[in-house]
Amino acid sequence: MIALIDASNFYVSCERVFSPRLQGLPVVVLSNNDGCAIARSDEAKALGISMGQPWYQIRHFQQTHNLVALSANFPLYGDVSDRIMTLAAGLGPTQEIYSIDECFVLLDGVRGDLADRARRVRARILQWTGVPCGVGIGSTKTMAKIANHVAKAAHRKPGSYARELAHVCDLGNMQPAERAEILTATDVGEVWGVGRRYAMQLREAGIYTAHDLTASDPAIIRRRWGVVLERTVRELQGFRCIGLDDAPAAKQQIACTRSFGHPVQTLAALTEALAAFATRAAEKLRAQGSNAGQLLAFTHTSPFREGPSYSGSLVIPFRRPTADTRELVGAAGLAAHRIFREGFDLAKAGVMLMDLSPASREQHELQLDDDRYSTARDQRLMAAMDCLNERYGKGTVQSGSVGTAKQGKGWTMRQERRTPNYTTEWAQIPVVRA
DNA sequence: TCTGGGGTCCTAGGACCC
DNA sequence: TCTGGGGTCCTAGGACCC
Repeated sequence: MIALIDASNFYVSCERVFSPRLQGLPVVVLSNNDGCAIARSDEAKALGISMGQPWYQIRHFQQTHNLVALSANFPLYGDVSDRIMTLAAGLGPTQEIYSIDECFVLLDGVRGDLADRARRVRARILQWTGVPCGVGIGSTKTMAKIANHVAKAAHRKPGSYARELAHVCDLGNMQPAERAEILTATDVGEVWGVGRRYAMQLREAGIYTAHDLTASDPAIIRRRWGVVLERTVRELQGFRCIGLDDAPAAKQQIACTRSFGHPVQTLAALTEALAAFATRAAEKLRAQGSNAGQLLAFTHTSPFREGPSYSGSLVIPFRRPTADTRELVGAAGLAAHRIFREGFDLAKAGVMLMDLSPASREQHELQLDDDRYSTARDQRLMAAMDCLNERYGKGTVQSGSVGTAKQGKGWTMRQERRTPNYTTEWAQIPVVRA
């Protein structure tokens, strides 16, 4: 069996731990720039507020229903998440941390009443962190997901499922008829791997519930929807197709992108933003021990607003893969100059690092290189920079960016004169849509 | 005025090669 | 009437996840 432990309304629950006055009130946590709702309390959901709904559409609830809106505090959520994951790991021998608020735990070989065990772990998480969780148990990941949905809905929406299933639902320890009844009561759109698009198409094909999907022919599903949905059907039928991943692979790309609070209209502002994104992306890159072979920078106007629209992006390949903030910031600065266009309200920009490779292999190659000394020195410099920024806060030490030597809150490293690692001749022509 | 920020996987089609 | 048949690599686009 596999268990899925999932924190309820995670960001809101974290906030409530530190502000108990929020209990019982409708609460939302807002995204960057307070743009839209990315977490909702049960009371906020009851108001009809949906995931990702823009703030300006729901702000009137502040007056009419005492809605409380909070700006996201991701360092706090990460901290609470770490503690929950440690406690959840006690449920079984192998854990896969799937996202900031949920993990799978493999229960193969665990003896005794699994639901009972799950209830004790859930109680411990609630007691020690203050965050309520739902636990679902099933024979596959997809079934565990459904069980988790049942556990939460049975609590939140009385009448949807039997009351005993609230908080902890074990679909593995159940008579087939009882399980079928639960799947029949579950909309096909609730199945993991079935999004809005597929749900619509499945309904048109006469498949309305999780039970209908379980009873469908995998071959037919594959022909029409592809191998991914076929796997989902087989998982519903009890065959494990999606393995537990307890040591997630290094990321294949690393992105840092943001919408701007105010439209960006100058090259200096765009350069500064892209330099900041490249700096952050470089930290993530080094944290997973990789080097980047290419940097992509993009910017575009708002797709939601009238007026002239523009979208520009540029890929810059590196001569040799790098994790050096100064080189990445330098490339981002070059890209900023190339993709900037006068006369547009830029709404968003970002940096993506691609073509990632393990740093160890790269270091090995560099040892054969003639600038071995400076390479070792550069790596120590980057390590020192990460260390300072972790201890004293983001942006304490930054790399100077091309064009704008804006002072950070601490010190700014002088950009050295050195041969650029990137090759401008190879840089792809910006993709421009005006 | 005001609409998040990350990721993954699969497929189809074109270029190119032998 | 009727153009060879595979193979690989790359990219764009579409679907999904939290």
